[in-house]
Amino acid sequence: MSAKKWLKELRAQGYRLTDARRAVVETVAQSPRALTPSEVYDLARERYPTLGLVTVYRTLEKLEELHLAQRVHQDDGCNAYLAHAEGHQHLLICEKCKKAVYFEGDDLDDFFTEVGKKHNFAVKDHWLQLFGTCEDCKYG
Amino acid sequence: MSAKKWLKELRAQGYRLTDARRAVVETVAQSPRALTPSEVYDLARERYPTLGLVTVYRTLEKLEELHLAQRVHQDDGCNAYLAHAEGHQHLLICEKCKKAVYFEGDDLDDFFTEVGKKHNFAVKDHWLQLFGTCEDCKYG
DNA sequence: CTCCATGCAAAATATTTGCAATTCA
DNA sequence: TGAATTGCAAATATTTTGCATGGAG
Repeated sequence: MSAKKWLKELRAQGYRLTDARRAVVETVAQSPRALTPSEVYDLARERYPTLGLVTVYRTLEKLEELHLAQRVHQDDGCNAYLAHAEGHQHLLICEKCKKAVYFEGDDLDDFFTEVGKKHNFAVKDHWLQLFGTCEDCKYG
Repeated sequence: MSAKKWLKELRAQGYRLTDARRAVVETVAQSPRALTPSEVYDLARERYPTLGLVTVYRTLEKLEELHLAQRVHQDDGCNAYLAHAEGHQHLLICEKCKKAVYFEGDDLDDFFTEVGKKHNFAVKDHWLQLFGTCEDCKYG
């Protein structure tokens, strides 16, 4: 139930809990895949029909600020938001159903630092995503 | 001089060589960092002042199709184009001057396949970028 | 009751398309 | 010459901002 945790966190940061925010938060928290603002709008309106698209944008912005959600970049677009994982994790995304799964990659840090050294770069951050087909989409 | 190679490749694919295309191609081929359509427009107009922004969009689209250039996704935007490297390489980008450098990462493929197996994914592709500070930007 | 938050409308951006004029091969 | 290309203008699409109303605390 990360939705409740998110709402608590929003409250802790001094933000008010409104039906509009609850609808957006629950929609993103429960989705197995990254959603665009427009998709969040459509889904969240099933919970709260008078929701405005502007509020979706503003709420997603706050969720990103608080590191509860993160933007996911894919070939088909860079505006989708996904629930964030604990710690520094990386994404594995199904190209068919878009389902996203996190995985650990601690082992990689040393390698990245080493690559940086070779090119006289001080590596501070990295960005890694794997794409493939998940079990459910293997056939069909 | 990849600009000449690119122009030859465009010609080989049946596209005509025009001053507008030459200006765009040379601009992107010579840039040490990824450029947005709007940046390409500004820079390429120094070579060919009557160039239109639409032509920039259309030419970049073709360069991407032919795998001569690739889109680069960064936190501050996802519409920048960079000369593509030979084979499958990854990017190391300076957060200050945005300079981009390619590096090999063949060693990673097995690791990625392994990660996929753990989650019942058939990994087909990956996407990796490192961010840091380059030698020139280390101070200041 | 006091602000914060909302959602509409409008503005600002970014990208794509229709089309007549131009130009490469 | 004939078809591909260009660049303008206009159409779309996306995201942000101004503001009066409404609702959380």
